[in-house]
Amino acid sequence: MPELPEVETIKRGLKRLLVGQEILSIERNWHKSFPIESNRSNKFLIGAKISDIHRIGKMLVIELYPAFSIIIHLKMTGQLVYVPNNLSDIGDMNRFGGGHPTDSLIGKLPDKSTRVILTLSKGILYFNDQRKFGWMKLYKTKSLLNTAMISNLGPDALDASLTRGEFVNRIRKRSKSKIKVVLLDQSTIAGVGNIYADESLWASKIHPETIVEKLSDLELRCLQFELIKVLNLAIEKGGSTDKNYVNADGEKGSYLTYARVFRRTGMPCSECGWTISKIKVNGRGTHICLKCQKL
DNA sequence: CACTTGACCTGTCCGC
DNA sequence: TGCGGACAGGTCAAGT
Repeated sequence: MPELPEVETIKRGLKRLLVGQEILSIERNWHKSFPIESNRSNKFLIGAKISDIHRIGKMLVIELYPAFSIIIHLKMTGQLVYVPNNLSDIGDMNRFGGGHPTDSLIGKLPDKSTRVILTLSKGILYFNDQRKFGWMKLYKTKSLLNTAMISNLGPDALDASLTRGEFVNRIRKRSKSKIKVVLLDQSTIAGVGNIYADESLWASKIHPETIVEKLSDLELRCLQFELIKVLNLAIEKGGSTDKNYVNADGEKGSYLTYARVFRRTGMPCSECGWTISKIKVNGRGTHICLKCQKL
């Protein structure tokens, strides 16, 4: 479930909280969550200093000094929650406005979904992942950008250098596919997942099953405009919490309060009043207004 | 070659 | 109340 806005929110939190700290120890409760070929890898982690945090598509990169980086994919249910040794270090719990600090995971960790525990100099970073699809991996920072998982990604959906023309060209390379499938394809555009695909398609009045070649350039430009708008609003609201997502402080995001179709099946469309439907598009749950979004 | 489906997992919800 | 099955969604490998 963490898509671009959720991962971006986590990245901002982790950057504020973790940079400058040293890794003191690591504990793995589920080997696949942080696979390590040989225990030699531990020696590259222990004593390393966190120098920076990045987001690449839906992935997070924790850059270590001197030479390595931890790359993390949260998939659907992954969480990265930091608990400082001194709770007063955490600052204003209400900084996202819509968050629910009373539901915070702080004080309840580790729990049975905790897969990896990184003990740092000033606190503990928990990697929780109910469904075990997420992972952390260790790479040499120098070779990271050459790995297939990163070099195969398309430009980030919020990359300012992704012009309208370039967006349209990349989408058109998949001319025979359904537009929603293309939006979800990370090698075309990186960062979009199910929630923001549905939201941006509703906003641009495009049916998710429309074949790309049936769409005009104007419609695709409109789609990019609405996608950027939706992603920025979601970042402003601290992301979407459906079930599992929390930010680095353990707080929920409030975007779903503003969602127009996602998880609104049976409720009226805010544009025309028609009832929101739920269909399947290539196996993915898809929310649409059949009156606003016609094939 | 382009596209679709199944596997990876666990927890929750629904109907019988 | 218990049980089986569908569902949730990101990505890759395998299948069409």
